[in-house]
Amino acid sequence: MASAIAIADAEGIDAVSIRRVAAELGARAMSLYTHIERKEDLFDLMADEVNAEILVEGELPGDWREAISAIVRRTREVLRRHPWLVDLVSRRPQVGPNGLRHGEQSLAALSRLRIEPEWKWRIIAAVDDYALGFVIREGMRQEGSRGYAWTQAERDALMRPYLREFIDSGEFPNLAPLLADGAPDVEGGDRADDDFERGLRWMLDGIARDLAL
Amino acid sequence: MASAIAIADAEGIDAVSIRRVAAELGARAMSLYTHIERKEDLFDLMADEVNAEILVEGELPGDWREAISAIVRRTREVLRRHPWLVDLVSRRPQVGPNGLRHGEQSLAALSRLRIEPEWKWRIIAAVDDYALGFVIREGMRQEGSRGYAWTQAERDALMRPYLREFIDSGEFPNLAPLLADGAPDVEGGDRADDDFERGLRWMLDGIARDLAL
DNA sequence: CGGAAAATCGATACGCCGTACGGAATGGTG
DNA sequence: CACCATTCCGTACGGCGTATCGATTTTCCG
Repeated sequence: MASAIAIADAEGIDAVSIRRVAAELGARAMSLYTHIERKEDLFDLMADEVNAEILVEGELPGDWREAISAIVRRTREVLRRHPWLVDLVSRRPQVGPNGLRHGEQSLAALSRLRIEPEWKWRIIAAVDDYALGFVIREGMRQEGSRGYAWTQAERDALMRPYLREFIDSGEFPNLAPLLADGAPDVEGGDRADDDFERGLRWMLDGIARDLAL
Repeated sequence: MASAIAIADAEGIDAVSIRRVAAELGARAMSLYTHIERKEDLFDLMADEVNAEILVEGELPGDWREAISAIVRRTREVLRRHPWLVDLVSRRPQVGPNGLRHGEQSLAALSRLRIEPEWKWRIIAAVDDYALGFVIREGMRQEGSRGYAWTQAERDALMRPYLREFIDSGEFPNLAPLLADGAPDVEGGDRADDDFERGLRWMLDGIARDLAL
């Protein structure tokens, strides 16, 4: 199903249609249904294949914070490489083999900690929540709507007069200064890295303090 | 466009089609294109209408942590009431009037803090990232795939033999104990409340420590 | 190797979808 | 009343997921 992934990488998940994938393979549409039962199954296969990329190779760092940071950074990288994955991740739990392996690896990152397994899971959930939210909002920022390929400048030009109206209305005393010089929504690439690391550190700090780790 | 929202609430965002909404209104499909230009515009209108519900009425708590907690809790409530909103939120920035008002209110929650506006925005972004991720994973847990209405028990029954196979494989020493007694993915309703509050507290603690607030 | 059984393929068709287009109706303004 | 802009409506095009079914290929066993 590499063809399906290639299509999604290039044109987004909506471009992945049964007919399209079949054409890419030189087959007819209905032939795909010998391998899958519903289109959703195709998506599941795609997701699990890419979930394999999330697995961190080699030894995990011994320090638990470094270990889950490594995993979560890798998750972000993969989600940037395959932005359509967030559409699938947000639709259903990832319980394919590689999804489970990812869960296992996340737990392994905390294996040294002497706390109950439930708590390990809660830590992972909180960090994953943050990371998922960040990556979603990051992706949405950099491409606007997936599929509509406006450049940053074009969208900026369209948006500015619209935003100006609101700024001038005086209804947004706190927001206006931030909107004035380039929307804060659109920050450069390395800024995003800093933001990601900072939020992650905040979350981990809060966890460490609370659980005295 | 209340009809469109009603459809989405009841059957998910995919059930919202131009023809369907038109029928609900006793009109023909093409008549809708008098008011909107593309289907996306309809989604934008729906999103902004619901974004209004996110706004916290009355005075915000004076304490900044309480204030943004109140906003974020309300966000979660609304996203539970209108689960389809996450599909729209994750596709494009919310810059409608009510989306902006929400941003303004979030900043207002931090107005007492004597830090630079950029830092306020970073705090809000981190908290929103966490909240968005949590709500997405929460919604995905409780309904599986939106549209496919399996009961919890049915999905459980289907899943168990599949998971058992992996548990017995021995490849998942850390994960297996958690999967054994009811997947940790599926926690009850009040548990979810606790989880949400705990993660939020962790994030806010980390922020407060780092910025000495 | 021969033939039965199972898996795969192919074409066609149904009912959806978003929306381009062009004509008909409508309502407000001179 | 005539004019014109806005709104409405029917039709049509190309694309979608997939049910059905006959034809073909592949696999397996005696």
